[in-house]
Amino acid sequence: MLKTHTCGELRTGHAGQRVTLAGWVNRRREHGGLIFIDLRDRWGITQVVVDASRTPEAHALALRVRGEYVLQVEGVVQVRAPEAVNPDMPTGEIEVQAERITILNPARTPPIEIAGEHEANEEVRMRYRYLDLRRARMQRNLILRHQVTLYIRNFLSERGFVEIETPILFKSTPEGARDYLVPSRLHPGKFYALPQSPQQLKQLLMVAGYERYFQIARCFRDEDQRGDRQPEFTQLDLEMSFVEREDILNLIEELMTRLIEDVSDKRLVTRPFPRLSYAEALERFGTDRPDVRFGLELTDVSDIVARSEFRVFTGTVEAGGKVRALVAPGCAEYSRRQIGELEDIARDAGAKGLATVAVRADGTLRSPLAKFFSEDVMAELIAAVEATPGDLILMVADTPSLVNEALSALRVELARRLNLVDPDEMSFCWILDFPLFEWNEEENRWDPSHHMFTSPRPEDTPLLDTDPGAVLSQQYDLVCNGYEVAGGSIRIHNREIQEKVFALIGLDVEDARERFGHLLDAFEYGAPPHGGIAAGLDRLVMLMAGEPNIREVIAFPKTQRAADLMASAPSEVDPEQLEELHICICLDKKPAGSGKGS
RNA sequence: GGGGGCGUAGUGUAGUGGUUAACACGCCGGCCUGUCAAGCCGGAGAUCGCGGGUUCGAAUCCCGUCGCUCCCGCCA
Repeated sequence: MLKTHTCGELRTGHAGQRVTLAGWVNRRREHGGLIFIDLRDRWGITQVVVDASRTPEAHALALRVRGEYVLQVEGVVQVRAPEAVNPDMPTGEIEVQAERITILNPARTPPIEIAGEHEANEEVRMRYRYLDLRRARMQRNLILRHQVTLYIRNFLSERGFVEIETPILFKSTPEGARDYLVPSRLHPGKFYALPQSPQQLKQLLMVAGYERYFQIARCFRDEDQRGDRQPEFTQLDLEMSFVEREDILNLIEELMTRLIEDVSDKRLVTRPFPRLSYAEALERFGTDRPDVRFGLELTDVSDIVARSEFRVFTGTVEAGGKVRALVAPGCAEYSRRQIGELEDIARDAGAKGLATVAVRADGTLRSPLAKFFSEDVMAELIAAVEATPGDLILMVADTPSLVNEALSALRVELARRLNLVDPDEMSFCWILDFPLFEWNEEENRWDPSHHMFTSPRPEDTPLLDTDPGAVLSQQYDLVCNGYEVAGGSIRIHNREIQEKVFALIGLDVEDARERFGHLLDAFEYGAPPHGGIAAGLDRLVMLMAGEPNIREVIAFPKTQRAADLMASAPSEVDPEQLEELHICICLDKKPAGSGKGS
C-alpha cells in the first residue's frame, strides 16, 4: 500500500507516529516558509504542514503542488496547538508534519470545483462525471447506495432469499414500455430486448421451486425521462411462493423500516405504514401516490354547491362531474396574483378554472362566487371543508379525474409554499385494492391496470364474469413522500382465471401463446401460489439521500435525451459492425447535419 | 410529440439597443512561518451556445437551430 492510514482516521492518539498518507490536494495555503496542504481521500481530509526550515526539499516540492494533484506524504502526526485546532474537522486536532512528499501525479485545473461551493451546471457535471463524482456530495450518495444494497442483501439472505441473476438479453414483449432492442448477429433480422423488469423470469423461478428469490436488477425502458426516471434503472426485485398479500407487506415494511433507521439519518414518521385503498387515496388526496407528510386533504362538496346558483358548479354536478375543495390554511389574504399562480397550476393540470372563497380573519368573505351562494349554502360549504377565519378555499369542478389531478397538484404546491414538508421525514403508506382493469376508450376493451398476471381479490373473482370494472386486485403499491417506491401483486396461478383475464383484455389464446408461451407452459407444471414486489432502488436512495432527482444517486446517469455526455453515447458505429448484424440504417428525411434521424 | 426555464472567461452569476462586457470564486506571478473558504499586491483569461435577420450600432430585438433542465403526453 502507498498509505499506512486514511486521511480520515488520525487523531491525537496517533501523536508521534510516523505515517504515510496518499490522496488528492483539496486545498493548499501558502505562507511563505510554511505551506498547508489539505490532503483528501475517500475517508476524509487531513492537514499536512510543510516547513521550509525543517524540510527544505519537501517545501520546494510543495511549492509546485496544485489543487487535485495526487500526493503521497510521509511525516509525523503531531497535536496542534490549542489555538490552531479546527473544530469543524474530525481530524482537526492533529496534523501531519511532512518529511517527504511525492507527487504521484499532477493534475490539470479541473473544470468544476471539487472542494468549492459552486455547483456547476449538469452539462459540465455530466461531461466530467469522474470529477463530479469526486465531490463530497456524490461520494456520500454512492456510498449510501452501497450501504443500502448491502443491507438489503443481508436482510433478505437472513430470511432465506436467494439472489439469482436473470438475463439482460431477453425477449421483446410489446406490452408496457418501449423496449430497448439488441440485434442478433447469429439470427439475421431478429432481436433481443433488454428487460423492462425480470417479471416473467421471477415467476418462472417460483415454478422452479426457489420459493424466495430476489435480485438487485437493472431494468431498461425506452421512454422519455423525468427527474425520477432514467432509461436504465435498478429495482430491488423479489418474489415468494406460498404467500399472501399480508406476508409481502410485512416483509417490505420491516425491511424499509430497519433500512431507514439503520443506514439513513431520515426520520420515519408513519409506523406501521398506513394502508389506504386506491379509492380512499383518490378521495382524500386526489392521487394514488400521496405525500402523507402533511394534511391538506380534499373534500367533496358537489352536493352542497349543487344548491348554489353558480352554473359552472351546478352544470358540472348535473353532468355527473364533481366539485371538490382544498383548504389553504392562512391564505385568505393571498393577492390576485398569488391566486392567479394557483389557478395556473390548476389549468396546467387540465382544470378549466379555479374557484376561491377567502374567509377573512374577521369572518367576512371575499369570493367571486359569493353572489351565487345563499348565506346558508355558503355557511354549509365553509363548515363542510372545515375552513376557519384566515383560510382560502380552493375548488375545482370537472370530471372526477381532472378534479383530482388539479387539486393534488395544488395540494403539493401549497405544502411547498406553506413549508409543511419536513425534508428529514420519510412517510410511507401502502395503497391497496386497485381496480384490476382500466377501461381503454380507444381500443374499446379492458387493460390490466398493473399487469396481466395480477390476481383479483379472491372475493371478487365472480365479478370477472359480470362486472369486470368492479373487480379489485391483489396489487399493492408502496408510496413514500409522494413517490411510488415499490409495487407488486399476488399473481394468478389458476389457469381458468388467467384465461378469463386474457379474454377480457382482448388477448386470444393464440396471441397469449405467442408472447408468453414459456410462462403459460410453465404454469401447467405445478406453479405454486406466489407473489412479489419490485422497489425502485434509485428513488429509494434518492429519498434517503435527500436528493431532488435520481441522477444524483447514479454514478453515470443519462441526460433527458438519454445520452451519456461523458462517453458520447449513443454513437454511430462502423459500417462493418452493421453489416455483421444485417442492419441497414434508414433515417427519416430530415435536414442534414443533425445526424439524429429517427 | 407539446409547453416552460436556462445557455455571457475554467466555475457561478450581473448586464435587456450605445465607450474597452462587470463581479465573486478559480487560475498565473509576487509578498508572507499557524493557516484551514488564509491574507495582501499585481496579472492573464469571453469571437456573450451556434446560424441567419432587423438596425448607423445587437450579449440585449426577431427567426431558426443545438444543448442542459422541469412538466404534459408516454412510462402494463
